Order: sequence, then C-alpha cells, then structure tokens
Amino acid sequence: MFQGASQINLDAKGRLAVPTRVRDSLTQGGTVPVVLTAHPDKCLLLYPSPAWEPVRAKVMAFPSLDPAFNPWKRLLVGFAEEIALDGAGRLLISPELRAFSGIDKRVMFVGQGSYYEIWDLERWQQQLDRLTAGGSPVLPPGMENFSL
Amino acid sequence: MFQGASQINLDAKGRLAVPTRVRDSLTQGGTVPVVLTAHPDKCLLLYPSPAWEPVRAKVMAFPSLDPAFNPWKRLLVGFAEEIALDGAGRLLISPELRAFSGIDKRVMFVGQGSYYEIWDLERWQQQLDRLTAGGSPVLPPGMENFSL
DNA sequence: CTAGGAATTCCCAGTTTTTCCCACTTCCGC
DNA sequence: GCGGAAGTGGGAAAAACTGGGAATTCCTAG
Repeated sequence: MFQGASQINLDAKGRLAVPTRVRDSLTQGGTVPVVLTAHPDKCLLLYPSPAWEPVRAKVMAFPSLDPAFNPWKRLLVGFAEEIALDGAGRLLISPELRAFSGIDKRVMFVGQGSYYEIWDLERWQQQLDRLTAGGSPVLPPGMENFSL
Repeated sequence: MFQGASQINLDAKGRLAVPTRVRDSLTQGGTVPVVLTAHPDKCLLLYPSPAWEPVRAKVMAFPSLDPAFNPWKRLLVGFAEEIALDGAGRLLISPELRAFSGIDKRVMFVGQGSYYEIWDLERWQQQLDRLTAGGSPVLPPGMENFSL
C-alpha cells in the first residue's frame, strides 16, 4: 500500500529520484519495471508494471464504439510508458509526459494505494486549496457521515 | 479514548516529543508504530497504526472515477506516513506535513477520541476564536437541542 | 558507404541529508 | 536535598541525492 507525500526536484535532464523508502516496494527489489501514464487531472500515475496490467486490460475492454470512452483510452493507454530505473534509482520522464502534466522541476510525489501520483508542485497546491479553502470543505454525496 | 490538550515545542530538527502520559497508549508500550496524516482544517491527525487501517480502507473504497472524492483521498492517504518514535519518544514530522499544517515550533497536541490532532499553536487559537467570538457560538444543524 | 555530430544511457564520485545514539540539564517526587 | 525520570540538544556515522562525465548508439549529411 503506497502512501505519503514527498517533494522532489527533477534534475536538468528530467530525471526524478524515487525516494529510497518506496523504491523497493515499487520495483520489488529492482526486479520489476514501472509504468508511467497520464491522468485527466494533469498529474502522472506510477505503477509497478505488474499492477498496471489489469488496469490496462480493464481500459482496453471499454466499448470501442461509445465515443465517451475513447478519450479515456487515448489518455491512459496512449501515454503509458514502461520505464526502468537507472542505477541511482531515478526514472526519466519523457518530454511528452512532462508537457502534459506541466512538470518542469519541482514535483510532489504522492502515494495513493496501488499507485503513486506525480504532480507539478504548483498544480498540487492549487488542487489542495480547492479542498481546504473557504472554511468548509466540500463533501461529496455519500460522505456526509464519514468518521475519521 | 484520547483526550486532553498539551502545548509542545518542536526542536530545531522538527521532532515532537510525545507526552509521556499518552505515549504508551499510542504505541501500546512501544510495540506499534503511529500514523501521521493531514486534515482539511490544516491540522495533522495522529493514529496508532492499527486504528488507522480501517480509516484508510474506507477512503480507499471511494469510487476512483468520481472527481469529488479524489481530493479527499489525496489528502488523507497521500499525506499519511507511518512513523516510529525514536528512543526518546519523539516523532519526526516530515517537511511536507510541516509545510501543509503551518507547523514550525509551537504546537498544540489535542486528544480527539480515536486520534490526536496536532495544530500550529497560532492556528489553534484562531479556530478557537472563531467559535467563541461574537458572543454567540454558531450551532450546526442538529445540535440545537444538545445538552451538556 | 562512411564519417561526423548529437542525443541518450550508464556509471562514478562529491556533497548533502538523514538517522541513530549519547550526554547533559531540568523538573518532579520522595 | 537527593535521586530518578523525562525532556532537550548535539554530534558522528551512514545512506542517499545531485551532478557531471564518458562511452555508445543512432541519425544525418557528404
């Protein structure tokens, strides 16, 4: 289970140093590559390769003739890249994924259960502000009686 | 059941000394780690690790494709960190959680039943003032007939 | 077909950060 | 006043991050 947030700087070559604490759980000790893809909220998703497979299978099973599914398929499958970490545990983010997500240097690396999200730091704070600003957070239907 | 408020100072490294009183009940005598995460009110939540599990499970069960739930999952799961207390009973608060909550040195440590809340002292007093200012505290719906 | 150039990948080493542990001081109880 | 426990601060060892550099491969032009 992935959780926890880390602020990370990309180097000049666009490489992201995965925090050591999560590195082994992501790559299962270096034996498994990772998959990086795009999310509609303009962040990137990072899966251990085996965990990505069933997700891709589900997306590919969307009905091809329903136009509403096609953008999702193009985004999730079209941007997916299998990447191996280098000797120092860094992953190289392609120019295409960097352009899509607005990532240039400062990013937030956020655990979300079965995957990690990678955000441009500024965009991350903007979407946080939407929840915490205004005094009263917005509660979606079904969450009114949620207890911490 | 956790209750009671303590004013605590963080040291220069961002370490918080958990009061001796509550230390054993939090860690069950040192056998169990704690989980620290974020709350929309810009305070931190501190759980004994076993008590956090069901909360995380409920959050993880939110529908992934409903955009209204995603910010909550990013906040509660994304900021969650499992931390072990050091030999002196202190817990290290990560720079990310300190930045989110505005905590730098003086904090208020408040029992809240199944968890503790950790507030920046200034922010704690501001939210107290919001309740007590103006002479008449605001009553949320359903609390009109509450008897102390 | 060959040679030059550019981009990419892999690897090494310095520097910073983190983590763990020890010692001192202060506070409380006896 | 004395003993003990708890809080506080600092320091040293280890690990990790950062940046650069060299070699290889791919592409392009002659």
